Amino acid sequence: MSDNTEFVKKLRSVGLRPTKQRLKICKILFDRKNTFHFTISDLQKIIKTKIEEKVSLATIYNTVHSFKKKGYLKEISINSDKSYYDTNITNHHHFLDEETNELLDLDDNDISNLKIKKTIPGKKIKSIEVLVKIANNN
Amino acid sequence: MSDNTEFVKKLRSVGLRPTKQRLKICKILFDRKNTFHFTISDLQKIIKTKIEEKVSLATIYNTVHSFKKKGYLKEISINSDKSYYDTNITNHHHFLDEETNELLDLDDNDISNLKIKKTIPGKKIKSIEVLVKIANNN
DNA sequence: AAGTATTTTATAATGATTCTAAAGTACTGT
DNA sequence: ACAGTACTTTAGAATCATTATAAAATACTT
Ligand SMILES: [Mn+2]
Ligand SMILES: [Mn+2]
Ligand SMILES: [Zn+2]
Ligand SMILES: [Zn+2]
Repeated sequence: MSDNTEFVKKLRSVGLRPTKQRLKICKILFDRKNTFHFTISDLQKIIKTKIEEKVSLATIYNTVHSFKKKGYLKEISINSDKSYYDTNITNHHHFLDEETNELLDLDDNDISNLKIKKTIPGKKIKSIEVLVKIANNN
Repeated sequence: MSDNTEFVKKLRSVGLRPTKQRLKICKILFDRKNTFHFTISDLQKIIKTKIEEKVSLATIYNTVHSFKKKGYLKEISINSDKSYYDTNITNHHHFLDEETNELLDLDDNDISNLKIKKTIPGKKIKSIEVLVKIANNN
């Protein structure tokens, strides 16, 4: 309840009502130090496990979509099976562990300075992101 | 029929029978100068339009999967809605046009030399790929 | 507290992909 | 060429993630 005010403000600032479902999800997603990469079913499992009450699957989808639309979440495409979301909404790079399918953020200075030398007339660059796939040695 | 021998050989070399459906799809996918990026429904439309006979959807899926498994196609994740495939099976970079959703290959020398400075114990790098999103000016 | 707008929910619908099992085709040995 | 076997194609059903629907519940305003 103490922390909630922060999320209530966050939600209000973009015109979303602070319902108990949205606050619950806020706490799961944003009350942490590190970036959180998740799928809808990851989130559903966490809610089912770590939280007392239930939230319908439709609401999980709706809420994640609202957060994405408002810019609180970013969608990541690493797999066409299901959507991945990221609480780090900046443009950034990733390690993708092929064994576990887990994502890990890379800092800009984990990667050498990146320059795109090719241009397309009439088009401009919106983002540049690197995906580094990793797997167990040998 | 003249060119077919090439595809017949290609298929035989990995233990696939050269059926008329597979040869048809080979011609669409591999009888071209530039990289081809496509979805199953793209391919289906081309078969329906440019080719006389029909190929069932199941066979299109089966064939694309066989080709992927044999290393003749590469799957690209740019969108979780559907799978994209690429006839360029090397590790390479892409422009993604956000307006048209089209992919364009980037040559290694279209991009400054890329170095990953971070390492994960017990893990090694399998691939490094850059996705550059582009959109219309202004 | 009443009225209105928004949200949640269960459930149905959709769309991509995979599965099934029967009919068709390709290959092998003769 | 023929018969036998293995592989492939196919239509249709099944699955699974996601989206749509519309009624019940909740939040907000006055
Ligand atoms: Mn996949
Ligand atoms: Mn998408
Ligand atoms: Zn991230
Ligand atoms: Zn490509």
